[in-house]
Amino acid sequence: MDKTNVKNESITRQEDDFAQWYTDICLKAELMAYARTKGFIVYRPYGYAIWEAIKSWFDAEIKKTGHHNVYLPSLIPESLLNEEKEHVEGFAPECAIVTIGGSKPLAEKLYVRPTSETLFCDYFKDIVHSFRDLPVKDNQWCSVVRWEKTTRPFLRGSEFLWQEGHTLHATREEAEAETLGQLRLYERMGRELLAIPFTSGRKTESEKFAGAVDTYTIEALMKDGQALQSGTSHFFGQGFAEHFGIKFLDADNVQKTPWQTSWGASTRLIGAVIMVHGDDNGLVLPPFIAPTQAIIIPIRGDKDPQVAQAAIRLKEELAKAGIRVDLDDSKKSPGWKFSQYEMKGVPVRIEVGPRDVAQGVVTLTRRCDGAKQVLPLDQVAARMPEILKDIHETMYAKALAYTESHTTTCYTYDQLKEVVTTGKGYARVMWCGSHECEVKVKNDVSATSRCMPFDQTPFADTCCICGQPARAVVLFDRAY
RNA sequence: CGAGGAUUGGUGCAGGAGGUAGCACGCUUGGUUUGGGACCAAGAGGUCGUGAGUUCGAGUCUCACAUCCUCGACCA
Repeated sequence: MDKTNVKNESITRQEDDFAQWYTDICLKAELMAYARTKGFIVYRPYGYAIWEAIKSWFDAEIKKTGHHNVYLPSLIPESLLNEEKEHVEGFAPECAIVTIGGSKPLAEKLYVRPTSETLFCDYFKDIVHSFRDLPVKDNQWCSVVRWEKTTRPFLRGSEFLWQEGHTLHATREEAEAETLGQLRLYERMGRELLAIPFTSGRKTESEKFAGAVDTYTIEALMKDGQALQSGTSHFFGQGFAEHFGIKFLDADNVQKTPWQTSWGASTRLIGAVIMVHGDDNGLVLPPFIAPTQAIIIPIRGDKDPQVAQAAIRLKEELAKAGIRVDLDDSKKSPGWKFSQYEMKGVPVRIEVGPRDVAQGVVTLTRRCDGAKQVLPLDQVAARMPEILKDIHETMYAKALAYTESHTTTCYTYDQLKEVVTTGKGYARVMWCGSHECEVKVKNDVSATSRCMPFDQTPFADTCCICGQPARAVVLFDRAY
């Protein structure tokens, strides 16, 4: 069929307008809906289920390493937020503030949390007294509010869901290990769950979190060549702890200030999944976060009892094998269903028709590459885990190849500008370390330093922007 | 916050010389279909983003506001 005749169901092509394609996917794959309050969205069941899958995986992992979940208030008294100057300057401009309680003006303004460092510090100072109280390894699943001027579903919202880990340690070494350990966990989440090869490294001074000593990041490369900061892990040193008066008596009977970290990842990861894997037919979900991993579509099921029974039996077998499976026996035509589940990114489509049943087989089609295979009906459930794993690996390999082919080592400023303005991904350059050069790049081509990768092997002596002696390898790109 | 575009049944659009709203898709019911977005028939569903103004009369003209989209500046 000619898809131009079914305009309502089709989506903008990536090539024509990537931004519009993204918005189409969010709405038409039923991930979200716009809410009444500006900048806020409804996370619809299908979108929220993706978040739940991410949450389950991450939550289980952090518990393996001794972290505990807590919940702190959503409102922060103004005086508390003001205790750390650099921090408040970073966040206050984008805060929502409660000034009335009931019907009476409040004596002190309450800030809706944009992040919870100050709340955690205030809490920590009362519960940490001895080296025996350390480490503290807390995590909070919650939403935060930031009054963003421009919002886009999942990428930047006035409210978003996230986890924020907050830890305290007796030594600098231990805190630094925690910071990097959590960064590695985010990378592993990309590798094992999201099929996204994150590019990780340290943020430059100007891209750091307000109040942090060091900020580490995982960056993902979208299909339009732009980068998306997808998670961060911060080493705070003792700055916050000193401001908030968190102290402990160490084994040597000396009062000391603990070392602190925080790390977070948000529903922005859903945006990363959409833009790393999606195509012109819709969403393409990595199998381990897909709310539905396999969709069974019977052909002529209402006319052929054998087909109907085979479909139901297959669904039961797959469910028993732990596969998230759905059966669509609605009256829609098969063609409509094919398109619909492609739009929603379901990893595996299983067609069960009269021809299949007659031969005791079913036809499987992979969303990620359209590959088809015919399998004996009684082997599907047993082989599905391996099929899903293979799809995951295919998707990861494809995304990795894309990232690698969209990372260009540049030796001149003209090269850098060309790479970031033409959607070729990261420009890998030598840089002098000055803020002025970053500002220049931003003013000239709207690109920012994404990170200083861990591999700092120099490949030139001078800064590709100003020509001064180079001090670091850094990746520049336009970013969401 | 700056520039531009948009707002009419669930969705996408038309109406735009002021006279009381129309199409397609979707939805409901019945029937025929079913291996790439099926077809026929009968139905349900809107007072035109919000608030003012002009007018005998406003979807249509004026003004203000709101929201969404895109691009910039700011941030996960």
